[in-house]
Amino acid sequence: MPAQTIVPVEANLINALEDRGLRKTSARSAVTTRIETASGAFTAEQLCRDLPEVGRATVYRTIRHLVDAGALCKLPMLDGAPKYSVARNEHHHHTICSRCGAVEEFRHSTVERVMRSLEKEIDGDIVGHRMEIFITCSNCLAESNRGGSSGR
Amino acid sequence: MPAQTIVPVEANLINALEDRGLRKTSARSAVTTRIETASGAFTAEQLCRDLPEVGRATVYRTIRHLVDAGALCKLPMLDGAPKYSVARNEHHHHTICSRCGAVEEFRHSTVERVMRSLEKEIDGDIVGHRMEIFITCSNCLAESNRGGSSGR
DNA sequence: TCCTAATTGATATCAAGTATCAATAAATTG
DNA sequence: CAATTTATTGATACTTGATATCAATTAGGA
Ligand SMILES: [Zn+2]
Ligand SMILES: [Zn+2]
Ligand SMILES: [Zn+2]
Ligand SMILES: [Zn+2]
Repeated sequence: MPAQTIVPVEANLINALEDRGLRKTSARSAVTTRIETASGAFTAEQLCRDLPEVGRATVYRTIRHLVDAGALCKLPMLDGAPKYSVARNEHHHHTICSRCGAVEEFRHSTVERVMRSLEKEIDGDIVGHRMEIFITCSNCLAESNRGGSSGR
Repeated sequence: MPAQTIVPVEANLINALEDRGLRKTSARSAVTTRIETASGAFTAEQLCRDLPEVGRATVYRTIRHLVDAGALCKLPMLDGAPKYSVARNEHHHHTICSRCGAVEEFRHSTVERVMRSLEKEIDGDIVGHRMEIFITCSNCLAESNRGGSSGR
């Protein structure tokens, strides 16, 4: 067997697009494999920089399609451009590291149970919810313990 | 007694600025009283339109000061400009009507308790959280029950 | 292969928000 | 109160993030 090939963790983003009746093109494949290969959340501009061979408009359009398909989460940030993160589970929330920006998905049944219990107390019909937990991730904690004074 | 005067519900936004060592100016008073008088959440651009006598830069600066002072909440929206809402309680969350955009503040002790319990399960240190519940508010429900087919 | 509709991407444009900086207005001092 | 000092203002230019346009290209089916 030859040297092992790097296999993307998820090879379904392009499928998510095809499932919506969109054509499989080289530009779209470039965008989706880049998202799948690179780790973690990203901004649209980062993706454009990483893929200079794909036009900005196409990058933005592809991101929009993926969000519409539910394959990407759009995370509006308190300031700056929104981040996008691959959606691995149907319904979930996110942890965001305030130090380095790392985004992780999480699910917790208690949270969902509490949400359902809120229906009685809230005026109107609940149609959805969103939640983010801001953390200092373990990487960043380790970093500062090693005497790193700078935030990066 | 003459015809009753309209009294703003909260007259403390300008104080929040003065407490931070900022001067009380007519431009800032115009901004804060407009926020206090008008009801509900708003965008920076809306405020600019409502106060043509105040420069855009000043409107944006004043909003930023108020957010820094904790007197306004900044709510990043999934798309479009963020909304701002007067902060009545120290820590709280928001309900947002997906139909009309109305924003309400809410607090629920169970939610906070669950948050604390999550500390054990999440990798890293929790430094904060944010949560929004998307609703169809009772106004909008009533509206559609009265046979209003249009969303507005 | 040929045809047609979808896609692309350079460019222009838009929208939200910030930086600049001379003119103005608050507070402070005498 | 007048003079002085310092913060504030706002017109303007600019930045950033994102979308609209549209001729040229490409995917996918007949
Ligand atoms: Zn981190
Ligand atoms: Zn949930
Ligand atoms: Zn409503
Ligand atoms: Zn909370």
